[in-house]
Amino acid sequence: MISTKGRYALRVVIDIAENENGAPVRLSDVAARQEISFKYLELIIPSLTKAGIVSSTHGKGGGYCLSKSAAELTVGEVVRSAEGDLAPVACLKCDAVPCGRANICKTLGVWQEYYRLTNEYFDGITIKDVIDGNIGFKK
Amino acid sequence: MISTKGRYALRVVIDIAENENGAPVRLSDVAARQEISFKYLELIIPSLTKAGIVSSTHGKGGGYCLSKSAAELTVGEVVRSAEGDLAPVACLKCDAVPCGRANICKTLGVWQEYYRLTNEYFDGITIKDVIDGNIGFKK
DNA sequence: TAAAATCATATTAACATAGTAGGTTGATAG
DNA sequence: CTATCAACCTACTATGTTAATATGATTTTA
Repeated sequence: MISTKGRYALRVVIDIAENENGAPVRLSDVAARQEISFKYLELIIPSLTKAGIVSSTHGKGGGYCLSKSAAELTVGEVVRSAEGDLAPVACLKCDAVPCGRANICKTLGVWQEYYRLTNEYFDGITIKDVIDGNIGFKK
Repeated sequence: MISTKGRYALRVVIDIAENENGAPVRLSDVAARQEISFKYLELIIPSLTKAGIVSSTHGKGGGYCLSKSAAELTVGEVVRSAEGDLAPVACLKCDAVPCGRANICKTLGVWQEYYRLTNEYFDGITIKDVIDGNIGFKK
């Protein structure tokens, strides 16, 4: 399941996209608008900065801007940066211990294909799509 | 993420499908073949029985049988019976507290569509498909 | 130089996961 | 009828994760 980290990260990015007009967006404003604890967002946003999704400026008048345009940034990039990866099962996580039964496991393919489908889905949606409400339509 | 409960449930069902030849399959044998703690499987299997996926016979010579044929039983049914539901986010779980922001939440549609896609994927695979290795092909 | 903002670290309550353990009930074979 | 076998039920527990909260340090700019 996708935790609040990933869900909040997506809401933060959308909020920044909708509220930056050349000027950086203050995180305290995002927190107020999204009704999320400011202190908790401070703990989530570093993953977005490290992934190069947002850029920050310090000091008075500072805040966060998107590094890419909303049309170029995908939901997949945002959620993965917060969640690490979108692996549906423990054995597919990037830091998983290798499973001794992998070569005989009949179910592995089921999870791998679901993993592929998951990434494909989230990488196929841009932040602009979300803002415009263009979800669930075939391209 | 899908927990061991759902993953083990799927392996149990596949094991029963592969090893029943008219006669019921003992859970202790499933546990040995699958290298899963017998006691833990005893705790997982009631969800499969309650969902009508397997039927049990007591006493000597007893064990578990599939209620449907492997070709009629889907991965979705099995995994959902163990996991409750396959909701990707907390706000879509069947027992979730209603979210006050649902009507203004731009991200809700993203999760709803992913949820739909998830059920569609797992309901599109039968246990026979898994046994035969028919995963990831378009119908 | 003081204010505004990001960045860093530590702590914590609540909950979920992944098991373990022990006993009970029901069916069957000898 | 009784020993055995197998499913069934209930309780417990260690470990880890989640979702925060709290406090303070650092950086930059007006």
